[in-house]
Amino acid sequence: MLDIRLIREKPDFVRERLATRSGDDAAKIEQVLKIDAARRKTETELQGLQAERNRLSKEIGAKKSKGEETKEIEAAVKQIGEKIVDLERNAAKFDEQQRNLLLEIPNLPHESVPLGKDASANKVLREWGSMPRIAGKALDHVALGEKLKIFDLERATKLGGSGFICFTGAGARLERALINFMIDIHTREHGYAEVSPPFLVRRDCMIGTSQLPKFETDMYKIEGEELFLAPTAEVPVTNLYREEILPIVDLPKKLVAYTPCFRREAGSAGRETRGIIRVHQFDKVELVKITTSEKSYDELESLLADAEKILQLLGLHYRVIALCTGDLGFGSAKTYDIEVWSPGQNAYLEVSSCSNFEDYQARRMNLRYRDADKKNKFAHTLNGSGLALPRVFAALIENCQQPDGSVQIPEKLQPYIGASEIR
RNA sequence: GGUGAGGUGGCUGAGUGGUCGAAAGCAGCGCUUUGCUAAAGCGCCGUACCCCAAAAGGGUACCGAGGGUUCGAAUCCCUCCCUCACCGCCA
Repeated sequence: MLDIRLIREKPDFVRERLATRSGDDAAKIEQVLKIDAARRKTETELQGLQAERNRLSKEIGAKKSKGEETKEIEAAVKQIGEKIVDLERNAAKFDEQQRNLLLEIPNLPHESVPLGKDASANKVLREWGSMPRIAGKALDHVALGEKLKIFDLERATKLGGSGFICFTGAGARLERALINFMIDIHTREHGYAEVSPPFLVRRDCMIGTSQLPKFETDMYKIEGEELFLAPTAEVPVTNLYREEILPIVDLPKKLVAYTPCFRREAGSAGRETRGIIRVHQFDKVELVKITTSEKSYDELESLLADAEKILQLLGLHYRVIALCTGDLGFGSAKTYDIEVWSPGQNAYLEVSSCSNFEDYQARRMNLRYRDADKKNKFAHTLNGSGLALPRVFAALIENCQQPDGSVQIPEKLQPYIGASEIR
């Protein structure tokens, strides 16, 4: 959520920044300003009357204690009270309108984000490693999976319908190995603290990290419970500190969590849906940081590096993309994607998205820290996938396939599997 | 699922209709005294919002949330949320 004061004081700047995104959110600024003005006018008037009522009520108390007559004043206060009720209703209405509108306005892109309307303007920042040489025609992960019986897409549909995976045998083991490997690296070498949060969260949490109110149809909801299945660990993990004021010495907070992620993927039928690339439930290891405004962009770089490290250790060729303004997620001020090479698709495949939300989420969550001057400030929140499992799985088996159809396990992963290959 | 207790400032905790934004203690900050440490004394010490060009200052709201009663609610009533304890059931 943007700061209403920023909008009030620098409306042109806010409009200009919003206009660099796709969509016409700049138009909403006018509306917010109008409501804000009306709200403040109403509040001022209301507070004047409340002050009057407080004064008179005290007088009544004083007179009563002296045994004096108070009927007249009481009647006057009653009248004021009626006006107050009206104004309170108006003030509350404006307040709600303002909040709802603010919740629908996306974050401002950071100045370092490349300008552009859509993904075609994204910038490739760097590449790591090189494309693997695969003898013969590279099989894609679906073909490999069938051949090695490491997942079973057909039977999985008996359980949840299309869009669900069932890993089997060595595949299930490989998936679990990847989770453990990632968490171990992030906790032992990158200094993250592991958490294992609930996967179901309340509406407030979904609002806090910007999934709601705009994207309700993308989420799974438990009927009659006001609980949602988390679409990413970002939701439970970031919301852990909702409504708190953290001492600055605790920052940056670095958290890593493994969770399954649940996404309806409504409207994505036919898009990149082959195999295990886009599914309704998938496992992910997520990195979350809570930090200060001064350090958040440095922290974003190191979070990205932490996520990249996993692919480096697995020896997988990848590239880092800086998303342009038009391709940024709703709450993000800046986002890097990591895309790993998929020989089977002959294309790069997104496995991680690392974002700085600045104070956008913190305002929604009322998450603050107390700085050295004892001022409470909104924290900056960051998160990134440290990595999405099915896609890493798919890329890994494609990159490591051998001429005889087996898959060579990267050395670092072998201890987690207890084997050097899957065949 | 049952029964009971309870949610007040950074913490502990008093407060059952009026001068209570809230006693007291602890922690914190400043000053004084003191050879150091320690101790003592005095003062300050919540958040958000509104008015004001700004500062100074003033005002309003907030005692889990929402609603009600009342001239006036931390205090009375209703609903909800949450926490804790014990019992039952259970992975």
